[in-house]
Amino acid sequence: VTTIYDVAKAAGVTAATVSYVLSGKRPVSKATRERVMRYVQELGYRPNQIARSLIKQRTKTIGLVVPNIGNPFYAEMAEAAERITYAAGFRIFVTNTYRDEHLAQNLLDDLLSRRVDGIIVASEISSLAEETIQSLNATSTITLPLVLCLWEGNEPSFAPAVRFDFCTAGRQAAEHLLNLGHRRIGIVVDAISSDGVTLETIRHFARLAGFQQALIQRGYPLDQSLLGIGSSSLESGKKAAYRLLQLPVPPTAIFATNDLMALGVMSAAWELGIHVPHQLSIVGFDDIGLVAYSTPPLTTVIMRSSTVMEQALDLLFRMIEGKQVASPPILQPTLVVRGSTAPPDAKHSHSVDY
Amino acid sequence: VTTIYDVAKAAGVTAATVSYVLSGKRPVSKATRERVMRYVQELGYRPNQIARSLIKQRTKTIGLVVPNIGNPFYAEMAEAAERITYAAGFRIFVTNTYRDEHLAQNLLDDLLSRRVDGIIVASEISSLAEETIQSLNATSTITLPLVLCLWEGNEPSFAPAVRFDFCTAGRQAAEHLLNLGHRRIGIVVDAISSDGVTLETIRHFARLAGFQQALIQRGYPLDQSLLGIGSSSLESGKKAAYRLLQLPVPPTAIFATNDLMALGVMSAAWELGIHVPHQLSIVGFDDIGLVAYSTPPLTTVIMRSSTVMEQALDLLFRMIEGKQVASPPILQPTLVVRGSTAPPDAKHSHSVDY
DNA sequence: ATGAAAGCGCTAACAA
DNA sequence: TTGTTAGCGCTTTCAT
Repeated sequence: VTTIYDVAKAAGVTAATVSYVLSGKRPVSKATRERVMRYVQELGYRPNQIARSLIKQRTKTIGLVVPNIGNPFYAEMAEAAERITYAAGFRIFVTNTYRDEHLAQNLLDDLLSRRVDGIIVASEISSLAEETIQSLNATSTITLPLVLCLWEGNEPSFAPAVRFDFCTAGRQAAEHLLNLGHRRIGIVVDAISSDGVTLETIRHFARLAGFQQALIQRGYPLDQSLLGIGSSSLESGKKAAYRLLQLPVPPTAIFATNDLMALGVMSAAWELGIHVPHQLSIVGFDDIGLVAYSTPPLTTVIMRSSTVMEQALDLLFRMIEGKQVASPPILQPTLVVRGSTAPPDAKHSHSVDY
Repeated sequence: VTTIYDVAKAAGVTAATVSYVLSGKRPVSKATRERVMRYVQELGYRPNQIARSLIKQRTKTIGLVVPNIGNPFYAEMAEAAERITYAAGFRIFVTNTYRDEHLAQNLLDDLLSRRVDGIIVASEISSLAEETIQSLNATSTITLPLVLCLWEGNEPSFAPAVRFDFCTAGRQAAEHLLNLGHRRIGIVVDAISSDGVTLETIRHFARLAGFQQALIQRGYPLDQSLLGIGSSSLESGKKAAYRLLQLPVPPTAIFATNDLMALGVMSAAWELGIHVPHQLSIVGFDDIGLVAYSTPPLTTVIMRSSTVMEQALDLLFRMIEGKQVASPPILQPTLVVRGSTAPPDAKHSHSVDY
């Protein structure tokens, strides 16, 4: 492979001159510049970013840690990250934790070893423990720019975060359903395991909390048998819905805490011959691109991945420049009503009165 | 940040010794090893992969070039790539070309600059011209390991390829529909522009060719008005379907050359009140994870992203090791029949006789 | 079993 | 306007 020395020798100058021609960081005579450029072309010289990174202590690389890029929501985030940083010459390492704490730790270590300029962690709490993240900067004096996205816990103290008002989101979902007249409303929420359903194992607990608050406020507290547990996948949502829909008195509406699970619920309803939205209303969460095209189109709570990523990168770049940053205002949800929700149909509903 | 020298000094040895302790490439006395390891821990030393890459001429990084990771098929490929290479310590740069030749060129240049150990290009022909790719190795003596995936054109001469029998796939889709009794079958195919529909502008032309062959063979050649043009997106499939379904004599079945467009077709049918599969059968292509959960579940042609990626990486790693490789046998499609296809329903069909 | 030293390809003071 | 030189942090051959 051609190095800067090959070009320098060919052009009869030193490596420094070639470097300066390429960077423009000091004036070079037109003649030399043209001669150098000619050989750059001719020899097909491509600056070695690795060498450049070593000396500059900058890699123009950032790490993006997500649970699973197979989930379209995270794919959209990754896509946005790429697109937004492209102009600035950055490249992204996308890593999947598969919600495995140990794997996440290794991934993070590797990213540090590769000297990424910064890291964006988009992950629910418990899918990446606070300690894991804090350990990053434990021993180093200089802390690596790090921003958290969509953290479900309390405001983290160790890094700025792009927060989203999950609680209000859950509330909006519930209120929409309540306003339509639903009284028996189920939920499929993401949790670590479906057995011990303690509060700590629930990953989307803020969504659940908001949802429950709204129900309680209106006097229809969540029937515990209507609490379904999933793991963010389509299949898990479907499975949870199967149980709920086969209950003696099934719900007339279900809120799934992400769109993939909502799609799973829709699939279960379809298989069971339950009409959506007439016999069952479904509300999702995320608004991934495809759910506007499902049949029927999904009513869901919008959390724009591109907005989240824009803010995250904005914070990260500022940190990379050495500036002090604070978490921006918490992002608010917007409910988009599409075709998967409707008033409960007395004619079809299993639940006549209670 | 801690360097190898910091550790060496603390442990009272030289950098070389620390290096050997870490790599195990030469025996180190137990005492020194333990002392070194203690300081590695204590100082939180993380080897600088950049420096290591520079000297080793290996970055443990590979580039994956796809049209758009927003398409779940490519997201699945990226996920597979990550997962498969993780154990070997590789990290992936995923880049989106958005089917822009110029952008692709820049991306490829950047990957080369970053000295990736190899590149996998997953892209239809015309979304990345042969010349662009060939230019990669034009000037260098040593050629960068490169493998092509899902190339739609002729067997490429300049790089090994993981090929897929798109033609048979198109044929299978058509035959399935024909066997069900459909005679008026439409297709939504990906092309560069919907205006000048010449053969060269069709990106999924092998799928179209196989499809047409089957129709001709059975004596029902494709009615040109039933050829819809899309651009692989949901919206494009929907738009194309709208036209087809509002034709005076609409098709009773549509084959979309990717799942996203098929979902778009399904959405169009739903909006137009056309029942799937009774009034319209739909066949997709790819079998992305979600289409098994659409309502109804989509009949589609399986092209397993993980298999493609496994083969691609297998080739790539062999090339990285300096071995000579040949393209593996072409991958065969499998049609999976789900709920979106059924015999044409005379009762509901618009097309009674012709 | 360990150390010394060269060098991967580049950039950026410092000289001239 | 251009050249010289000293590293960035690591690995590895050659000594000891």
